[in-house]
Amino acid sequence: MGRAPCCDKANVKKGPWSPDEDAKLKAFIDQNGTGGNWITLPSKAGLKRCGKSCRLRWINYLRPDIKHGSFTEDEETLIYKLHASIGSRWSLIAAKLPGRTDNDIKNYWNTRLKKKLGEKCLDQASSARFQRPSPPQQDSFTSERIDDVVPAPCKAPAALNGLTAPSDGLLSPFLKPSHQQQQQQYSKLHDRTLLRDVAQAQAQAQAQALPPMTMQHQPQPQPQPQPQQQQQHQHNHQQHQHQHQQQQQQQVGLVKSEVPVVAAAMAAVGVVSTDGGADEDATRQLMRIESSLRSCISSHPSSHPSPASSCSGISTDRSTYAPTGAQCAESSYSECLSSGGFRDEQQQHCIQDPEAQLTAITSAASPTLLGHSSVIQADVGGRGAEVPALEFEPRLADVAALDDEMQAALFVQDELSPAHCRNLLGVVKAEDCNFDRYDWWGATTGIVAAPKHQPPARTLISAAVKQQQQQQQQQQHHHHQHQQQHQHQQQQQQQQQEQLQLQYLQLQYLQQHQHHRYGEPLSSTQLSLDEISMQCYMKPSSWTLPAPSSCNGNANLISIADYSNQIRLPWDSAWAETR
DNA sequence: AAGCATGGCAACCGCCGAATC
DNA sequence: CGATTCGGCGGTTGCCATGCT
Repeated sequence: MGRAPCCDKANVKKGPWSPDEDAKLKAFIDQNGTGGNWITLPSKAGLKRCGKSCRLRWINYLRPDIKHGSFTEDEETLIYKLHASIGSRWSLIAAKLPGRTDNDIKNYWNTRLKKKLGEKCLDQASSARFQRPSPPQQDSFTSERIDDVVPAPCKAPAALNGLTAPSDGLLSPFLKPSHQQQQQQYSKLHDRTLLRDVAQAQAQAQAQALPPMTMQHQPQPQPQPQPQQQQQHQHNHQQHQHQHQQQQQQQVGLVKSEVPVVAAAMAAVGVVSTDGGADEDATRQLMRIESSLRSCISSHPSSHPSPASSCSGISTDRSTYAPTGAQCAESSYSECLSSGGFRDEQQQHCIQDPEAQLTAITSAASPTLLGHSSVIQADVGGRGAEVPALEFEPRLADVAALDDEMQAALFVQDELSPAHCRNLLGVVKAEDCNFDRYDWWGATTGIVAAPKHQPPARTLISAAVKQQQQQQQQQQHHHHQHQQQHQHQQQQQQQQQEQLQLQYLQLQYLQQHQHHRYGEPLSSTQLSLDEISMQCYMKPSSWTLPAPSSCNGNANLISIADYSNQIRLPWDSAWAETR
């Protein structure tokens, strides 16, 4: 059933507006206002135009507060940041640029900024490739890596820690499919050969080193022309892997899709423990850390939190401030991930290797896929539904770059992640979910079909805890000779748990001081922007920049808006000062 | 000077969600 | 509760100006 036309197309004028028409429209609106009805406005104003056309003309051109003329540098920068964070949501971006319309910004982006950004990306890719980066400074907010601030379109796919990104890699779920095309275009600016070589090399090494039974998620390298025998061998190998993946899932009750979720999360957040070192293959490492994360969640915090700065290893900036989560009411993946930023030696090596760093930079395009163990209410297709949610979130730095209103829009409009949808499949129809927004998911992971009935997150977690215990036993057996490293891993797990305890206390604090809407339906009209703006974040303990205003009177917390003000783009003049 | 390519921008189109009937 | 209406949004198109050959 098609929608009825808003006007008689045969009797309306199209094309450019004449000065006379402009005058009529302006005079009418000045005198009567829009009356809340654009459809009837043209006839009342004596115009032979479609109501939508009148609205567009008024909003984009005739409105008195429209700012004409070229964009300032500040406006450009703001557009870059916002576009990096939320993609081409021009109306939201326009709301942050007084006097500018979404159409203006959209045109400006398409005609100028996109190209400009492409050049910058190219410069960054070149410099990252040919300049050996300085060693990372520990626990310094000002030492955040470039991938924390480079706008998302700059970031292209890559391989990190053995996670190969098929074709153009992980794309932000907050970008619609057409943005994938955009990002694909951007990615062409990078040295694709290098990225592909690295990915293939890692994938090959991974495939050779990995015992089949440990396989849960085995990203496949891009198919290359090869002799038939090799193809057959690879095919058999893939089948073998697939069978064992299924066995593994049945054994522990895990959902297959969760593995790449956690893997991507770790790749993006930099949560990698040190156990195993360089000898440990990437997938095994990811699985182990996934288990430790789950264990971290299952061991609910109770007392004696340690300061966030007590993270050992090379802490990322993300480890020193942590979102309490707008939608999570209790300990969750996100808290665990964001509180335990570690890099192992392999990761450190990646940072110090120019080529690998380029890989790392581009890989950061992948979203941080964080799971909430909480149960929230979602408004799906007009029907309320309880969601045992494993939920997607944007990269923390991306969220931090947003102000309250932007965040609200982000959380609301993207509330239905594929994981949500998967969880909801037994409740609502799949077509009610915005799968199309997440095409990258299937393209990236190869996982399209989802189990109709997925166990709740808590079940998954408890199953994962068992798996983690089994893996720990295996690790103790296999890595007995590396006992020292194992002890180090335990220390890290303990520290992660301590971090979680801190998070829990922070959350308790926020729950006491803020009004949360848990249990209420989330919809674009019901979520209060004020509530999002109330969110407080843990201020980086090592923050050396001038302290912004405290949040809720707590000097250790910082509002998201304050944090956003500190975000620097690599080409900002202030960027160099912070390095 | 003519033809072509490119850039910039206004306007249109189609879809979606919310409101209303 | 389904159908319809309407506002809003993002993507795309088409026109015009400018620059290049």
